[in-house]
Amino acid sequence: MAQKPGIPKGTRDFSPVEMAKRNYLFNTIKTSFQKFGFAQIETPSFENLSTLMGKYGEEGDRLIFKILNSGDYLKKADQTLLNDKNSTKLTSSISEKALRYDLTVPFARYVVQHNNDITFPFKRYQIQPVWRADRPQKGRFREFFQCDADVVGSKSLFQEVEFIQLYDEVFSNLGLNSVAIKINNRKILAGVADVANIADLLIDMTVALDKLDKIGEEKVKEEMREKGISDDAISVIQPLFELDGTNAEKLEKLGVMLAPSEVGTKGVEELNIVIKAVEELGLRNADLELDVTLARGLNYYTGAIFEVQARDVKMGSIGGGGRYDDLTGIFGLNDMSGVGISFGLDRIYLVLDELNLFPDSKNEGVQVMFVNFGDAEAMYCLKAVRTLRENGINAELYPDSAKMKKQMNYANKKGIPYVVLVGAEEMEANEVTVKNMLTGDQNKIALNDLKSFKI
RNA sequence: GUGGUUGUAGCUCAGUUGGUUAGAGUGCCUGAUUGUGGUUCAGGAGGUCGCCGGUUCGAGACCGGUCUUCCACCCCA
Repeated sequence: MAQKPGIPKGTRDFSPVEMAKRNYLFNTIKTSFQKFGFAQIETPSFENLSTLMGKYGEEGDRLIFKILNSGDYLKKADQTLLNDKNSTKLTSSISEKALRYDLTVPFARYVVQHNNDITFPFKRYQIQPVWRADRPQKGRFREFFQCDADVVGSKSLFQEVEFIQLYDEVFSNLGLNSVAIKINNRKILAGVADVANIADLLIDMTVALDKLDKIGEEKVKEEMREKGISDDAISVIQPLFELDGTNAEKLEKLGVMLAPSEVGTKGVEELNIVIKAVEELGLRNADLELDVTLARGLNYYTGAIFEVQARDVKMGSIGGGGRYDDLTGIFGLNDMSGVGISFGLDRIYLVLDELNLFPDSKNEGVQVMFVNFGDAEAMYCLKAVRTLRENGINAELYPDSAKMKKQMNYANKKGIPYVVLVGAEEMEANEVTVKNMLTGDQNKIALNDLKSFKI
């Protein structure tokens, strides 16, 4: 019995129409990456499990797709762990490879491994699929593409400024004019924890704080209390809930609040430099918003944190990034600061689709189709097809001498704008009949004139 | 990983308290029209009702499991 075909949960096939749109997206982003001086690299789709584990937190470890060892993996497994049925501990015993979870950690691995061949600061971009064993939702897949641009080997805050401009450039070029680039700094969050005397609860505090616009002030405080943050500490944090005004005004208030904290003050300084520079240089469309509740992002961020949100569309973030001072440190290369951003290609696709922002892709498909009346006519047509192709026009001959209606229907469905008809009459006169499928008009053109035929 | 939701023709969806042979629109194929598509008309094909099991004289409908879809958590692009 034939088995019903299907693909795993959270994965997708891409049709020709979808690929045309996806390629448009890829190309727009690539063009901007190159314009900003980034060079492309690729890394394997799977890495050593040890390279990935422990880099994304406990939750991340769980979401990594592990690859079973080849051969009789159970025989080689640790018998004690096997008997205990402890999946977490057993994993390293039966799996030593895993699909990549993002592009940043493989990049860090790449930098350390090719350290001697790289000229720093190293600016690379990478567009490849990543995999997460997550439960799918809208705009959330188990296989999806990330488009990353990162710089390593420079601590300059001008890099942050450039990345904000890069975001603005890409989204403007895509016609997505209503985006918010949210920015925060890990040092500010550390400073807040510092002045509230809860440095050990920094992560719990930021996770709760991050939910502010979703669940509201009271519920955030509730969660903080549950995590063991005292009411005293919460009252110190209180000003964060009331932070409003322009970016500059927010920074001023933060400066006062965090004055007792060295790291907090540094965070305010850094944000000040970046925001001022961006404001002086100006952005085409995007808005830069200081958002102190922005806490997400991976465990390895140490400075700036970015997140991009599309307004007018209900969708998770369409981009994110930040600075990580010590990412290569875990692979043995210290003092190598990096900063980077990521574009969520699949989500941007959904947003553009919803807002109808994809341009018509007329010139990608076949522009001229030749109707096939038989072998003799077909040979005559193939010569004309070659002439048109040399002329830079996408042309094809219908392969079979099927019924006229079928051939015309094919051209119509594929949205081919011109159909050429060649029968005995045209062959005799060294002509072709060109029909405009939109208007229905048709006229005869000399074979020789196809060299200069214009769509 | 937790809780909920969805699945009927290629697609979008009807289908009454469980009752004979499961419908519509659209798309597809054929013809009207043997060198003219998109409009019109006539005809035709297409379904293990997601899958497995159970209850029942009888299940598309009820129950359990499983897969899938979407949603809320968690987390994230």
